[in-house]
Amino acid sequence: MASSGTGPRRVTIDDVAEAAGVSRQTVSRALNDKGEIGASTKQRVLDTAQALGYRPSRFARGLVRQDTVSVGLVIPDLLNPFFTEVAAAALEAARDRGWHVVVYDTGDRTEEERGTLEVIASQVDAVVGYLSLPEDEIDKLTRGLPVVLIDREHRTQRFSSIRIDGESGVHAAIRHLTAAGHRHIGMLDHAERSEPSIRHRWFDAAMSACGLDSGSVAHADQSVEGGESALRELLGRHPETTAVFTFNDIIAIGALRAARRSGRQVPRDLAVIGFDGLQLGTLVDPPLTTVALDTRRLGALTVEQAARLLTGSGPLHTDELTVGAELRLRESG
Amino acid sequence: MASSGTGPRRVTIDDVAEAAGVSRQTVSRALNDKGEIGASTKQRVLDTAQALGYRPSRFARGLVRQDTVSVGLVIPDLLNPFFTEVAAAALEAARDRGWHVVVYDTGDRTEEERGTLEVIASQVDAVVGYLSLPEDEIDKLTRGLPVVLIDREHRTQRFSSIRIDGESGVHAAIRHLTAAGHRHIGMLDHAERSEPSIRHRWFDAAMSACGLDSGSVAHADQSVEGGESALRELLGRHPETTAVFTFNDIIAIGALRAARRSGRQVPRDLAVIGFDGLQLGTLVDPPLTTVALDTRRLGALTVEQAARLLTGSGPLHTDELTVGAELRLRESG
DNA sequence: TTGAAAGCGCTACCAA
DNA sequence: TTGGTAGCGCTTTCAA
Repeated sequence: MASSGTGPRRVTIDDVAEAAGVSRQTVSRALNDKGEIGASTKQRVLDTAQALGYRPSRFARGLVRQDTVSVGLVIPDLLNPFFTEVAAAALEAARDRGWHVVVYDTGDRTEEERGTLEVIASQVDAVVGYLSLPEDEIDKLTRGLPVVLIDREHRTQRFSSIRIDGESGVHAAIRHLTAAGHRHIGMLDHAERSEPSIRHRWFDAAMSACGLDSGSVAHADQSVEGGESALRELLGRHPETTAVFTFNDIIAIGALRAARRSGRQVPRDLAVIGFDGLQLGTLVDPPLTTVALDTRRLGALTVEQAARLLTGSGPLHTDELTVGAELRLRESG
Repeated sequence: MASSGTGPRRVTIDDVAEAAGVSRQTVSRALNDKGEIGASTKQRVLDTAQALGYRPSRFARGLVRQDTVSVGLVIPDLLNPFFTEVAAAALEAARDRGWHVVVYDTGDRTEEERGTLEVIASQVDAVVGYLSLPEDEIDKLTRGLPVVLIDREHRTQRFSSIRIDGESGVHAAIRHLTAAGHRHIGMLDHAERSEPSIRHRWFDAAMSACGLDSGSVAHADQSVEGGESALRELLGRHPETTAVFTFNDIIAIGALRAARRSGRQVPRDLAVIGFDGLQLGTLVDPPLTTVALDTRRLGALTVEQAARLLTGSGPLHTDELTVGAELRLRESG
């Protein structure tokens, strides 16, 4: 914790009052543009305040007029384009309510997340974001603070979470591919957990709904390089593949690169469809077709739920806390 | 401004004290893990606190132990990859000091910037970031708050700014291109102001230092599309061009796309070197060679200067507030 | 138009 | 180990 250091003692309202030869209430009036004060007095007060370098204490002020809300936004890595978009969406939603957002980037380190949660508790009115600690630990660290998790199941009563539902979007993607004549559609799933991701389950369901055998799968690290090598592996095992759906856009971008490097043209020789709808997808070549999350809605819902938890006005329920995703056709598939 | 709404009255430390049958100091001790308290008392207090849903007021707490620093980070657009990196760097530097960062995204709108500055003044201890309002207005709105500007000249005494010095990096880039045999090197400058950018001046200086005539120039909007059409224009006017240096990486990525679409291979037919050193540059194909800013240093310096302004301990001077840039060779040039 | 007094909710410093 | 008291710096209410 930094402190105000060895600098001179803080200038208070009383100092200004004394220097201006008035009472502190008069100073307060001058500063807050209340009426009931003579123009010349006001000017004199303002001048001395400036001369003394006076700045009201936000704590003292917040204490008496209890009207500012701050939420802590915890994300693993702001440089990850997905989290950037989530953060931007949350900032936008918060601004609409006049809320302040304190952002914490944990750098994907558990220890940092713990430290952040520890200090956050005394700094904000609610916590939202991506947390990876076990529930009981989060519970302990956030003691009574409203918590809104994004894209994470939970059992603890006190938490809320925003659920991502990509089912219909993925269906649309697969329908789109089959309509274009694709029969051999693979998936680049993520590699983190042992079980298949829920996005993979949506993929399987969509495949069988379209009357196709469940497609071949390769697992990718969540990086461009990961997508690159996963595609190579998949095509090695299943050269007949003409289209891939990926766990997210980053992996898809890697697939795009691998395709180009192997001399395949996208989408002519290989169609690629990602998931997330990152702006980044418009920058690559060809622009990425993707199942796009409604990130702004995600941000809005997150903040909305935090607001309800905060005021105790009936929080939204699970089915209202769901963000959809829809197929965004660009050029890669 | 949101308010605590119609919810029940806030639970205070006195409520807990009364319910637990102890004094409020005892409650305070229990909550803050101070010693000097019986284990059973402590547990009882903690339990009642939990039962009552008690949460300490951060304002009251901040008022008495004056040891938390918050800085407001103002940026025009978090989704712009450059600002994302700046923000991430600032967050990292702030975390090292235990500071809290309140992030405001003005969406590039002057009106929002004004509103932000207005409300920020009472919420943070210092303001850092990219501001576009006229100096006198910033001065008025931030009244006595330390302000650290990034990459913007200023006259106002109260402001500090972090300067970006790409001169030697740009020299290195041009030397690199000439060493590879390039003689006709163009520049895609930005289009915003009438006068040439300072990056353009570095380019010119580097060109003449390498014994080349000053290169041809086209002006680009700061977007991928802008870079795309600017490159087309430049090549239309100067088909002999074999290399381009761009105002920033975004424009360079546009140039990359335009080159590919015109059937030119990079870097064989056209070398492209950007400026900024965005991570994004590693995702495109081929990975972008660029004059990379030391963003982390930028963040660190910004926060360091804010700290010095805050404590009154001698602020850094202009020459110490400069961030360099160096050539980062990847594959595009 | 101005000022005195009473808190906002908490912790620090004593005294018990 | 506990509790009383005195603020932290500000705004609000009420009286002058």
